[in-house]
Amino acid sequence: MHSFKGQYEHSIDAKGRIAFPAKMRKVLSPDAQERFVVVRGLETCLYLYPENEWRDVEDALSKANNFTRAGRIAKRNFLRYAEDAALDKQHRIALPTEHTKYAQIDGKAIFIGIGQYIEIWSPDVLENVDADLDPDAFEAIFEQVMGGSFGIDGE
Amino acid sequence: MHSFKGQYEHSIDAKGRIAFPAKMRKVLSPDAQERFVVVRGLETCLYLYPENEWRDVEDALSKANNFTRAGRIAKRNFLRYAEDAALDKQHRIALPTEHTKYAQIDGKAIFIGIGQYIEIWSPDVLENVDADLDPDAFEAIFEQVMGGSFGIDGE
DNA sequence: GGTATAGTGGGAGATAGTGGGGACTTTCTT
DNA sequence: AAGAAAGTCCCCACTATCTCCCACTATACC
Repeated sequence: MHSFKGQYEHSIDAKGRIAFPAKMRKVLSPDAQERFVVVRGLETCLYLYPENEWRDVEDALSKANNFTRAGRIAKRNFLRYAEDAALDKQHRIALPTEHTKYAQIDGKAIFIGIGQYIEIWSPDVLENVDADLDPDAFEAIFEQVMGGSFGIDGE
Repeated sequence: MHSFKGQYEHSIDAKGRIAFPAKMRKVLSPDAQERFVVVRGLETCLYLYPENEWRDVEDALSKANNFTRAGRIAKRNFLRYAEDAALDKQHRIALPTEHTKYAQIDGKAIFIGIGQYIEIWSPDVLENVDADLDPDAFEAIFEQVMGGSFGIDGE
């Protein structure tokens, strides 16, 4: 139900504020409404977690084993770049400058709904990432997800 | 059950609205009635999923792992071009401009029922696709799809 | 032929996105 | 400690777009 989807490009003003997409706002769970956690993404982008979803992330991280190298790295590099952010009365969100710098966001940014969370990209960076995705691979992914609807999907 | 079929050409007005075919409306599951998700199709067309069908798609997507590259790419490229759309009181659907641009839809559009979902095409584009498909190839594809059973795909 | 339904068009109000001013808080500097 | 600079949050305002509502025509159905 409350699953983010769609792609929306908005501009950032001089104060670092960016309008939060209205369509996504409608999907927000009421108990998290207006409050988020911004994190560095795994690619050159930012993740925006509504507060209620972030709790699940923290739970998952807390189960990570502190005594393995991977566990420590995962925790450290996820949590250290996490910051709170909330919508203002005009439904804009102020992205921390450290984060926009990391994601090379300047002037414009693109919101992409990824189900439980939201990605925020610089249009330029996203374009490059898109260019690397070859159409056949995409088609394969598509069929895998949508497959079965026709009863013909090979495997 | 409620399976879409048939082909209907309707015109789009200046506001991007298009009348939803009445025959298809009768087939809509009541619990999804009036609400859809529009997605970019694999070819130059759009897919229209009734909300109840879309839920299955989201379920499939939610199983993709966010922490693998392939999982993220799948989700991102799938969900980014998905948007909600609902029928208005005149049983029209407002197609997002981004989507109509992608499918080169302008002035007129063709609805094609594909069982669980609906395809929406630009008449010109569809004509070209049809022209590229010669009868032999069509027969071969048909055989590939329906072959084995008796024309009844057991799913 | 008359009625209901389907498809099309347009006006008006509401909403989303954008920009900027001003008050207050925090932090840094001198 | 006091002032300056930066940042935060609120309000107001403008514009483009979207939504809702009403109206008209053509076709299907009885």
